[in-house]
Amino acid sequence: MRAHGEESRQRILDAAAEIAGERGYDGTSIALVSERSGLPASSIYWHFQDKDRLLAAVIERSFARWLDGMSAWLRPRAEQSRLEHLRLGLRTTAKALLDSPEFLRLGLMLALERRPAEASARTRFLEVRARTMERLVAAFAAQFPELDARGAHSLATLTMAAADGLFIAHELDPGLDLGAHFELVAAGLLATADELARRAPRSGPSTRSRKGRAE
Amino acid sequence: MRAHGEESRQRILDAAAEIAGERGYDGTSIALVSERSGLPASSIYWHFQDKDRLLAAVIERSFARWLDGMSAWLRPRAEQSRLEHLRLGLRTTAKALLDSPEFLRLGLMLALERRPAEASARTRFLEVRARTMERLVAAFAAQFPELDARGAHSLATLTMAAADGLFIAHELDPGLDLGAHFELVAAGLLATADELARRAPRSGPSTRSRKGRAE
DNA sequence: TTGTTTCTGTAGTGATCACTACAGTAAGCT
DNA sequence: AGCTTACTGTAGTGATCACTACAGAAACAA
Repeated sequence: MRAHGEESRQRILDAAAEIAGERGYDGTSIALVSERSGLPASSIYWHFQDKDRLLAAVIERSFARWLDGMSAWLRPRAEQSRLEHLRLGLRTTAKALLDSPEFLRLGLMLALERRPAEASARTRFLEVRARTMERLVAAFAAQFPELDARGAHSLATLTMAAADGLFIAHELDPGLDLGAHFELVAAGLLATADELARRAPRSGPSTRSRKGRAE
Repeated sequence: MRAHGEESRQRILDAAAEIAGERGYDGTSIALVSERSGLPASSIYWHFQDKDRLLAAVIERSFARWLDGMSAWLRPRAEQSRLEHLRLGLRTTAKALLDSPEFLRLGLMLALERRPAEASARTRFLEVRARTMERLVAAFAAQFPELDARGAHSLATLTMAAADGLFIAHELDPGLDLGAHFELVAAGLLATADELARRAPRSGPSTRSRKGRAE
């Protein structure tokens, strides 16, 4: 039996993603991946150079799927109100997190680790996360023109933190209504945007005050 | 040299906390703990039954220290306004997280794992987390009497999610101003509390409407 | 002095780790 | 048919894993 190439690769990635999502980087052993994928270790090493790059590939694929789930939001429609757009984005995020939780679960586990020799899987996650952050900042800057760059960045940081935090809460208590809580976050973020605008209004640089480190 | 008992125990815990915070559960090897603490493996096993309970003890001690850092908030003063109390709580949390980050870092790493055989260290973290959550719900219920039980719970969930999320953000970017962002969270939470109160007002049970599962 | 308790140091145990050497097999190409 | 490419299967490698057996050393008690 030949030409199982791509199929085998996917089965290895499936098994690795499943195990890494359960047990983290160190907990993912080649023997386990081999057992759960039904393929010998030699096949794994034929497809991937080493364990590190196998996990980097897992991150890569999970992120692609996650991005796919987010695509609904990435083309904003002009007729939406600011709140509607924000709520849609958070709802989409919630759904994407529910559909493919391995991405963020593994990613956060990698992110929290600080081993001396950086794993390339971790680096890869940090890269895609940074790219997502950039998009988010841009989206906020477009939707809230009254905010300065720092404000947009703060808002994006809070949004991401809320997503991470609620994801964890949902992992620990799967009964948590993720959608409802993301909805609440939307309300909170809008209020926070107001607060930020009040502090450092863009129109009228004269009003820039308190701890407003110019930049 | 004898009677190094307690001191040795602490040194082992120090080393284990440091390593576990860097590398997670599986990444923490007895050999490494032995090396970094300067004590042989036999001493570690004299003080702790096995690796699992060593890490449970690490969680225990880190939590105690963290709680210690939070003690400033746990006795609320009557004369504070609601916003002041909330901001103080979040500020205290930020400080506690900066002072002893190993607790939450290791805790979150353990929490995200879902190995078949539950580690007692993880279980211990989930316990103290649940207890903290209860306190938080009680605090919100007291400070926001207009909220029902579900509302207080939601608010506590959002607060914890924000703390977790901002902690992660700060781990990934130590330059992040944790205090300022917790400040923003306070504003957002107040607005969210208003939103929750508007949805399910307590005074006047007749107004209880939309998805208001009574309880 | 003799014992007892408390810890440490040495030297292992078998299991599992990531990874590899290499022969074997199936398909496509010519 | 013969050659090449693309995998798979077997059987290992040395290193490291959690953990232990056990003797010895340092303090206290009698």
